[in-house]
Amino acid sequence: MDSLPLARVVATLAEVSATGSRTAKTTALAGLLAAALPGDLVPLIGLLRAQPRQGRLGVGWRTVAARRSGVEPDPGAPAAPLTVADVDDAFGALAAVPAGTGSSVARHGVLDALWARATQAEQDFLTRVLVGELRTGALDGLLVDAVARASGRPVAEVRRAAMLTGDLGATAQLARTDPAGLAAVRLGVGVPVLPMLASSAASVAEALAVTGPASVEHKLDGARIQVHRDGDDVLVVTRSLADVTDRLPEVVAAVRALPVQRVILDGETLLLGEDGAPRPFQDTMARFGSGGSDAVLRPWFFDVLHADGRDLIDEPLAERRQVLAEVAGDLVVPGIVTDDPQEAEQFAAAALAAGHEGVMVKGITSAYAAGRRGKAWVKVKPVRTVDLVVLGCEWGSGRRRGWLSNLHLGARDAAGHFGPPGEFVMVGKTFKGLTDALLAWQTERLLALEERRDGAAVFVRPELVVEIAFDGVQRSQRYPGGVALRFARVKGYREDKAADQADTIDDLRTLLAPAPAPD
DNA sequence: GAGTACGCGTC
DNA sequence: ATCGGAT
DNA sequence: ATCCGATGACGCGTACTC
Repeated sequence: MDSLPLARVVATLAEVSATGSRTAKTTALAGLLAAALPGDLVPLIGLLRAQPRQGRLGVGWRTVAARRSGVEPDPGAPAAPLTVADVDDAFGALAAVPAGTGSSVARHGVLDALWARATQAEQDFLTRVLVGELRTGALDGLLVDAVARASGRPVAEVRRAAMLTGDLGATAQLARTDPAGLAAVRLGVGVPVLPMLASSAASVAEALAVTGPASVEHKLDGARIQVHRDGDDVLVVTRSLADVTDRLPEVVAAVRALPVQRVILDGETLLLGEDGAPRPFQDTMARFGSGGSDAVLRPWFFDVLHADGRDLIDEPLAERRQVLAEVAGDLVVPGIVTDDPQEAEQFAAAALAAGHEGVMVKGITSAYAAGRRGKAWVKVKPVRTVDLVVLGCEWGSGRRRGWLSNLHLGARDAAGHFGPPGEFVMVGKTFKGLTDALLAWQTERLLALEERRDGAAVFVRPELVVEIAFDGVQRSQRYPGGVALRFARVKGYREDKAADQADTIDDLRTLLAPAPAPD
C-alpha cells in the first residue's frame, strides 16, 4: 500500500461536504482511513480536523497564494502526487521555524515548496485548511464512527479509547495496528482525558428532576482545568487538553502540596478579589492567557478520576467526592448532597450571593463520562432579559445564506450619555434563538426598514424591539457604551413595544461590577 | 518602533 | 458558550 | 440522545504594515 495521495483526501472531503447524510459521510471517511497507511493516520486525522496549523498561517498562505496566482502550475504534472505525509512534513517544518524577525520568510519558503508541488485542487484544499475554513470540529463525531468502521472495531471501544487518551489520531492508529491494545486502553496519570460536559436547565428543581438525588455544587466562573500529578511531576491542561502547566505555577504548587502522590483532578481556576469574591471572568482570562503577573490564580476541584493507584472514573460520584475530600481538602468546590428542591434552591441562592455563576447539579450515582455531555451533570444559571432595538443585521452564511441572521442590538440612551438623548447604543450582536420561520420573518421585516448597507451588514431604522436573554454583562472597549452582553440570544420580537420603550444603557451598566478601587 | 489585524482559546 | 435543526 | 453548524465577547501573542 502506498502513502495516501492528498488528491484522494481532497476528493473525499468534497464528497463529504456535498452530501447531507451522516451515514454517507461516515462511509466516505472510513474508506479514506482504511486506504491510509497506519503511519499516515495521525497526520490524516489531524488534517481532517483541520488542526495542524502553526500560528498565523492564514495570511501567510494567502500571501504565498497571491504571489503564485499568476504562475501556471507546473505544466508537467508532478511525478509523485502530494501525500498526507508530505503535508505533515511541511507542517513540521513550519513548527520548527522560530518566531521573530525573518521567520515569515522561512515560513513562506516552506509554503512555497508545498504550493509548487500541489495540483489546483490540492492548492484549493490546502488553502481551506490553512486559512481555517475547514476548522469546525464538526468531523469529530463522524471520525469516531469512521475510525471504528475502518478498523472493524466497535464504535464504543474506539470512542472510549479516544476519550480516555484525548487523542483520536493515536486511537485510530492503535485500532489499526493493535486491536487488543485498543481494548486495553485505560486511564493514565499524565495522559489528558476529555472532560465530562454538562447539559443545562432553567431551575434547580428542573435539574433535580432529571438527575435524582444530586451533589449540588457552586459553579465557578473561571477556566476548566485538569491536573495530573505523579510525585513531583505535575501537568495542567485546559478543557481542550492544551498544556498550560507553565502558565500556572501556583496551581502546580497547590497540587504538589496535596496529601496524595498520583492523582487526576478535575476543576476550575480563577482569580479572587481581596474580599474573597471571584473576580470578573475577563480578569481571570487576562491572567490565564499570559505568562504571569502578581495576580494569583487559585484552583478548586470538583472531581477526582484517579488517586494513588485507584481508577475512579467508573465509580459513582458519591464515592469520588469522598476520595476528593481526602485528597484535595479545602480545595474542594463547596457543595451539598440533596434531593430536596428547596434546600438546593437555598444553596444556589447562596452561591449567587457569593458572586458565583450558578450551580451544577450532578447525579450522585453517576460515573464520570469522559468527553460526553450527558444528563448526569446539569448546569443552572440565572438568566436575565431585556428589550433592545435592532440597529442592523448581517447576512448569514452556510445554511443561513439568504437570510438576515446576526442582529445588531442597541440599548436606549435616554439620558444622552453617549450621544443625542433617545438614540441607541450598540451593546452586542446575536444570531441565536431564531427559528427558520423567525429568520424568514425578520429578513423581510428588516429589509423594509433598510437605511443603508456596509459589507455584510444591513443597517435599519431603529424601530423593531426584540426581547433578548443573556447571562450577564461585561466591560467592553469595542462598544461605545462600555458594556457588552454575555451569551445574548433572542427570546422573541416585541411588536407590542415601540423603540422608545426599550431598556436603557444605564440599566445595563448597573449590572457591571463596580470597578476595583485603584489605590 | 508603533499600531493593527488575525488566529486561537477561554467562556 | 448558546440555540435550532437534522439524524 | 447526540451531533452539527452558525456565530457571540474577550484576552493574549504574534505576524503584518507603515
